Amino acid sequence: MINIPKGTKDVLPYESYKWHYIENIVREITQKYGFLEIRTPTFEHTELFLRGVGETTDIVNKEMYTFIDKGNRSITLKPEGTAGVARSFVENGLSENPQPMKMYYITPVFRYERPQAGRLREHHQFGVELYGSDSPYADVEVISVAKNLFNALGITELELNINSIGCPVCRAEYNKALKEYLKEHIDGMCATCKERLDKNPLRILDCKEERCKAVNVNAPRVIDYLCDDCKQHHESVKSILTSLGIQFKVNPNIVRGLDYYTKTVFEFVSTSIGAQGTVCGGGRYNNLVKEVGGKPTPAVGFGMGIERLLMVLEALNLGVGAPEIPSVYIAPLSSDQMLDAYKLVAELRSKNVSADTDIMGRSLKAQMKYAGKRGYAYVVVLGENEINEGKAKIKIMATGEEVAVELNKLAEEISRR
RNA sequence: GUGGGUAUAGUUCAGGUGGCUAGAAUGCCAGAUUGUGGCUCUGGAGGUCGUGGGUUCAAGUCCCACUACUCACCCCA
Repeated sequence: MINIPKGTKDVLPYESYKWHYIENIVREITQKYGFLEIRTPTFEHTELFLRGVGETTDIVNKEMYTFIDKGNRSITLKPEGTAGVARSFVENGLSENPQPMKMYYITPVFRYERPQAGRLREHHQFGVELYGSDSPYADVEVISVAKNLFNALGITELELNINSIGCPVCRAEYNKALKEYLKEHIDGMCATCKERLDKNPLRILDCKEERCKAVNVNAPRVIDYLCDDCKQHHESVKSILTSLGIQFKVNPNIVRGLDYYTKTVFEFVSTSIGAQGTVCGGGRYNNLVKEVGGKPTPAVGFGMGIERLLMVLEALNLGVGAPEIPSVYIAPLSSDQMLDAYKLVAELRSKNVSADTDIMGRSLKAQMKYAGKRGYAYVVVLGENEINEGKAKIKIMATGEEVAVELNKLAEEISRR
């Protein structure tokens, strides 16, 4: 037997409705906010992610699905959603559309990692991108989409953490201070942190090792080194959120693992789905568009893991919609009525009534069992008498009661109920 | 890349100290005097016991290796 590749998942026929439930709510909310869907390819030139995501990041260093295609091009399956959107924005001159550009996507993303609870090699992200505004209101707009989505799904337990990692100017200043501090304490820290000291000291703050945590407690914090512009931006974001009643916690240790972030970074975290609790992560990335070859354009956005979102819904026992079942089942009494039943079903379908019939050649009893198990709301038995008289009975499965109906009015009768 | 746990029907699991054709529940299919589901009853299909070695008269059961799954680290959605 050939089995499924490691870290991937099938969405099976009896659970796909849960995905539809989430996707429908996503489209409802983005529509309300005026975001338009953008669809970019599943793979891009590797170069895009090297430039966009950053060469020192773990994602680029060890987690990308990269291969050489038959034309000798280096191709990579997208490890996140933002870089492709930035590429498309530049390539299609979207900066010449009315600004801001508000876009969203739902896409598979691929990372070569060891799978565990809440972590797959292929997972799906819903993401939002807002291009063209450097205002703190844009940050809030984006956070608000996520917040609203959670509300619509009935999720209230997620904690919003926010931080600011500054712009290149103040970050350089801060990096210097941080490095100096860390150099004095590096001997007591773990091996990976020692390596990170030169390449990306910011990441050290995120280390989970006890001895490193101990050092980090007293480390200089980015927030204290923000330049006036970044500081003001951060303060504004916080005060607007507060005014809107969106609760948050400032967490000086959140440092996103992608290099393109500037100023605001945030995440929504769950405590009920295991170690991988980040359901939504995002922030501002004012340098990304320039980095991939466009003119400098401020941008904010987030990515949200749909599988993790489903895990939260399940853990909290929240509704996830219902299986989609046709409403009426036409049961031919014997194989003599199969064609008539099939014609009737065709007519119902053409009149926008979802209908089904026997294609197994089964006994009436077996058909009734099947209809009961699948959950059809109505069953109509079609025998010789019904066909000759043009009349039948609609059996209401939930109660067992039967109501008479003329066959040529069946569609109207079903849609009326 | 590093650690821990687990591997027996489609699914969830039983199978002390090795011993006759490997079980249950559930699901699936069929039937219970031939025009009606959900309850009940009967029957049926379905397993190279993860794979490969080894010990033994005999291995699902003991030993070794491999693989897969899983949780955690790392990192992230």
